[in-house]
Amino acid sequence: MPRKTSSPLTSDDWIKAAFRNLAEGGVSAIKAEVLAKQLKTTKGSFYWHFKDVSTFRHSMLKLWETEATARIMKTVMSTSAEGSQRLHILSQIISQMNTTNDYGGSRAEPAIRDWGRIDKLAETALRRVDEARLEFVTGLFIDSDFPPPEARMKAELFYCCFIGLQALAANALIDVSVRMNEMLQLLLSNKQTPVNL
Amino acid sequence: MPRKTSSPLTSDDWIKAAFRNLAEGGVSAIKAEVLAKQLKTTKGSFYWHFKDVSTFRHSMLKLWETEATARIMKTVMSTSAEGSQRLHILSQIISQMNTTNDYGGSRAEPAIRDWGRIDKLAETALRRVDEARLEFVTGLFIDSDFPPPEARMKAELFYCCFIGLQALAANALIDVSVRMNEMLQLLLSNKQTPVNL
DNA sequence: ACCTTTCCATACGCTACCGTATGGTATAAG
DNA sequence: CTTATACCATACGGTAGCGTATGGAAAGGT
Repeated sequence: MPRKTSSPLTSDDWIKAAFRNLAEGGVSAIKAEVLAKQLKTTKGSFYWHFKDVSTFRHSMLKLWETEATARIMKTVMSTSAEGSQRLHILSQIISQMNTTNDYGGSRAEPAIRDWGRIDKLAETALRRVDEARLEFVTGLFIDSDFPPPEARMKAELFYCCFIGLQALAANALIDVSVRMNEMLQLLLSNKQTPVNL
Repeated sequence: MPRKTSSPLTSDDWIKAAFRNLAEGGVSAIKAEVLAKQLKTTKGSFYWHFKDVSTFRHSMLKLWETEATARIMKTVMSTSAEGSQRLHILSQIISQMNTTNDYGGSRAEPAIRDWGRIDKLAETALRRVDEARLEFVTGLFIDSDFPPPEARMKAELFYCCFIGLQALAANALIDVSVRMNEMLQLLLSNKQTPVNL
């Protein structure tokens, strides 16, 4: 029967489409036949690119893991900011990465977090991402002249607050960027060794 | 065919069982036939008690909404604590309500939060619960001698932190009660009008 | 021109779950 | 003892999604 006249699909096309579904319907909305219909093809294509739905989902996880850890860090580190300025930049970036961008954007992350509660591999992927981010943020607080243990604590509070804001953002009860800044001010306000400011 | 010799099931039995499934598998794990098997009965019983799965889930929501708002508040207010002491008590309570208790315990709440992203009624229920809690916590901060706008801000940060900790708790990366206390100290440390302490 | 590889379409059987229909049994009320 | 009501079992038809099998069509190498 007639071959598609347009260009052939790549594995990435499937995965991108799947992230949209993940963001909107959770992990259970990732289905081969549904995706096929969205991409105007059939599941014959899906099962050629991927062994089955389960491994497909796990390849999504793998891709998200590298994206979720690497990108923001590089963006922050590529700026010329130093010390606590980097924290403010980070705060800006993460509160503005709403809805847009491929691989789901910020709406996909709560879905993945939820996914982690019912899937072993998603859980470990999440744990790695969380730990990587926590270490990164801890480093930023250390650069802001906090001793390591206190920096780690502040990083955890900063990150928890971010997760919470992310979860509450959908309800629009709260202005994410404003609260994120206030949280940062709070965390930076009681330095043990005040240097400048 | 043989009628059950044990006592007949109530609607509440179904709902309690369903909350366990919700906590462990998300909203998509709430299924009539699965629940029937767990309760050692058949879906004939389910469809006698409830019109369909959708309304069943919504009755779960309704029950959770009253539970989630009322209980903790009453527990806190029933103590003889005053002022900022109540915040410490609240902090203790919410960080210890892990896994146990009916209607899902703390593991159900993230699941419901996720549910809110794909279901309209769950979303509004969540919004009401969040707003009620925020107002409650705001009141506690006001009682701790913060002016209302600042109290509201601190309440939001406190609550976001709680949500974030709740989400990260499964990974056991973080000690919830310890961090919750530190967050509270941070929020109480910079009073504009220091009274005692 | 033929063959191979890449990519997709279609058809098939299977399972899980839905909701309905219909009837059966226990228990209480009379 | 009868009758009604509350509660449950079973069977049925329907849909959605899974994974497989098999057969093309398109495009490039030789």
